[in-house]
This record gives sequence, structure tokens and C-alpha cells, in this order.
Amino acid sequence: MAAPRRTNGNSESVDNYLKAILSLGGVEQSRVTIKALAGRLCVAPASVTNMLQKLSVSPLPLVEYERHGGVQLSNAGRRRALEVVRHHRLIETFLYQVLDYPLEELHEEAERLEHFISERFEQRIAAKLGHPRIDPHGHSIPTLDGEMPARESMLLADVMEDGTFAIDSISDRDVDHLKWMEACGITPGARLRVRKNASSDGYSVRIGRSSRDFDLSREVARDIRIVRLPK
Amino acid sequence: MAAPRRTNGNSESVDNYLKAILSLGGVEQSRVTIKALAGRLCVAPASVTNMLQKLSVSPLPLVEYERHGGVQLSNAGRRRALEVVRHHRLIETFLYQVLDYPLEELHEEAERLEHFISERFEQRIAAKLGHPRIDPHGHSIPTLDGEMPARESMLLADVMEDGTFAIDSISDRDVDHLKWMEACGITPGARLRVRKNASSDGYSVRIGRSSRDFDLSREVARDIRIVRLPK
DNA sequence: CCTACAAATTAGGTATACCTAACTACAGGA
DNA sequence: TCCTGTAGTTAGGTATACCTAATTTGTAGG
Repeated sequence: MAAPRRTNGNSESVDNYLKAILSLGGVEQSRVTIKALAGRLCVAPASVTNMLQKLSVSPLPLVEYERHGGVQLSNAGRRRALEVVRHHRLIETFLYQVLDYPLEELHEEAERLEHFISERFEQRIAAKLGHPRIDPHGHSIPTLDGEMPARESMLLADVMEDGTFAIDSISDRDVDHLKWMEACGITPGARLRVRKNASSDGYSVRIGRSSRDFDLSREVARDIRIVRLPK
Repeated sequence: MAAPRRTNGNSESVDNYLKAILSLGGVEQSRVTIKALAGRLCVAPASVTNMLQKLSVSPLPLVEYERHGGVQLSNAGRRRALEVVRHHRLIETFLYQVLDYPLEELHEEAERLEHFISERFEQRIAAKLGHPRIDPHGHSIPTLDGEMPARESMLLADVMEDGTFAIDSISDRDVDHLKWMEACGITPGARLRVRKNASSDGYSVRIGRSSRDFDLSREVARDIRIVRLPK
């Protein structure tokens, strides 16, 4: 049978599909393509089709899938995806604040453990941390009843005009970017003055009240979400 | 492929086989029968034979298996088994001391998480706890280099003559026994005066300096390890 | 000694979650 | 409209870790 030992009903794989659909669907939860999912999950498109077909015909379907028409989460699917995200972000916060993990190691550990902790564990670390609403990367932590407060932030990489911003959050995906950003002081809440770099496709930025500018590549700019500061 | 996401190389299943062989082999690590393993792991004997054959022919064999002759752990197998036990007991200690879990819920959570924590996690909780050597049930925690200090304790169920003992450890397997024992004050370190019960196959015991005796069944007596107190 | 029985093994099958290779569907350009 | 390429699907196969049923092994009792 090889039933993965899980707290709730889904396998680790299923949870990862749900998370990927949630993340790729964006705030408006538009339909996600098989190709995008395959890319995100590092599996073959054929595997994605298979899994989605299975998930969409189960007694309580987790996704709404249409042949050649992409997927969306069902209500049940979204609920579970948000629960897993909640686990992930609570675990990251816990590792950071209680176990003194370095920022760049949070993601990997949380990515593994998020699937295996019980409701009790979740509840206990949330209580220990004072029911935090933001994780160490600046991301909102979904609430117990499956609400995720929307933030109106934008990708630094999408910024067209120069200006001064506050850093909303940084992506936890790339360990090297994370190390680099931490070393530069690019951290949630910091003030960021941005000028488009004429010569490259990157940016020239200045952190806080520092007097020195430095260059920031387009790759890293894709890992940073910002909000415009009231002038 | 369905590769279980693991910190080290083995699957959760393999780890559980190793732990079971370690536990059933006792201190002298005698050969363990297929039947005993099947019973402990709640799988069919045929499954055990299969798994052991696989484990014994791998490049670095984790077990020494002989057709119709039972199994033993290899050095590599014992090392890994002790590492998993170390994880289990550190996690139990952590859940108990840092997250205020009730005693009877430690086992289930630790049993799941022991397979998925990283070396860093292990190291961090050990440090946070001050490198404990005993878990909340009174069991020795194997050291990082795979040593498990032997305790010369015996099962209360094997006690032949009446006497006064110190409770060494209690089994974490049975939630109901655990609740009952905690309610009675049967806890590692407590003093226990024991008299064989003439009428039943159980015992009449008295905790600490209490003046009241109570009855203890043979089942529960199998969950308690004791050491004789110097008179 | 040899038989009967329990323990162990082999054979064949299931479910999950992947894969590759071959085929189909659809949307945009000529 | 057709035609081509990309996206998606189907078919068939792998590995893990289980299962049941049938068979073999080894030993303890008669």
C-alpha cells in the first residue's frame, strides 16, 4: 500500500500540487496550465495530467480540471492549500525565532515538515509565537479559518518609474539570492530607493538612509515585492 | 518514482524496520524473527521477507539476513537505527519541554517527525534543551556518535519478589496506559513499593511515601522498567 | 524416522507517483 | 481554410511497499 504517513488525508505529492496551483493562480485564482505546473513541480507534463485527473474525480474533488482547459482549486482544495501554506510559514517563523535558523535555511526545512506536523503542533507553535501574521520573509500567514490577508504589493522587477518604496516581502526560494539580499540589508520593512539602470536591465538601489547606491540584477528584482511609500 | 522526501537516504519504511530490529534484538542484539518483525510493524510476514532481502543485498547492507535464520542489524544499520531513536527521543523531549505537549501525545508526533527532521534541526533542539540524556519517559537518548548508555533496569512484570524500587522508565507506546500511569504518579524517578498480588497475576503497589496501595495489572507492569533501590 | 505444523518464502497482484514515447487538439499565421 | 507547432493527453513502463495465496523449510513430537 505504501501509504505515506500523514496527519490529514492527502499525500505529500497532492499537497504540493495544491500549493503550486494556489501560487501560480495568483490573487485572482485564474486557471493554471499543465505546463506551468510541470515546470513548478519539476515533473513531466504527463504526470501532471494524470494527477489532476485523479484529483478532479475523487469524491470530494480538490481541483476543477477540464481537458485542455487548465485547472483551478475547488473550495476544498484551496482550504487545504492555505492550510499547508500556513504550516510552512508558521514553521519558518518558528525555526527563525525559536531555533535561530539562518534565513536562507528556513525554506528547505519548512518545505519538508509542513506536510507532517499535526494540528496540535501547528496550534502550539502559533501560540508560542503569539499568533504571528507575517513570516520572516514578509509573507502573510493564512489564518486558521483559511483567510490570507491580501497585500497590495508589486514585484520590484515590474517597477517602471524611479521612486522610494518599502520592502514588503522577499522570496524564500533561492538560497543564494537570499544570502545576498540579507548581506545588502534587503529585508522586509526596509526603505528602498530605486532608479532604473540605463545601461543594463537591472536597477540601481539604495537601502534605508545609506548614501551608497548599488546594482541589483533583474533576477533578484523578481524576488522582491514592494509597496510605494507615501511621498 | 515517488521518492519519499527524506533528509538521509532511507525511506520512512526502511527506518521503521531498522528501529524494530534494534528494539526487538534487545541489548545483546540477538537475531530477530520475521514473525516478530511482522507483528511489531503490523505488516504481513511476506512483506518483511521481501524488505529484508532488499536491505541485505544493497551496496551498503543495513541488515544481515539469512534465509530461515532471522536478521540482525549491520553496523551501518545500527548506526542509522540509533540516529532515528535519537531523533525520536529528542523530539519527545522538545515537545514536552518547549511546546508543553501532554505526555501521552509525545509518541505519535515524534514517530512521524523523527524521519523528516534535518541534522540541523536535531542539533538545534539538542542545544536548546541543553543536550539532554534522558527523555520524558526515562529512556536514554543515544549520543551523536551512536552510543546508547545501557541502563540495568528490569521489567516490573518480571519482578519475582516484593521490594522497593525506583522507576527507571515507562513505555510510550500505549496512550491509555500512559494516562493512567501519569494519574497514579507512576513517573520516571518515583519510588515504588511492590507486592505480588496473591489473588490476581498483577501487583499491589505504593508510590513514593503515600500510605495507600493500589492494584496494577500485568499489562501495565509490562510498560514499566525499574531498578532495585539500595536497601 | 518421519510426519505435522508453524515459520518462512515465492509468486503474483495492488496503489501511488513518477517516467518516456507516441499521438491528439487547438490556436495563430500564411 | 489549412497547416504547423506547442500544449496536452494517452499508453505503457518503473520503483516502492504493501497484500494474499500457494508452496517450501525445518523442527519437535509420536
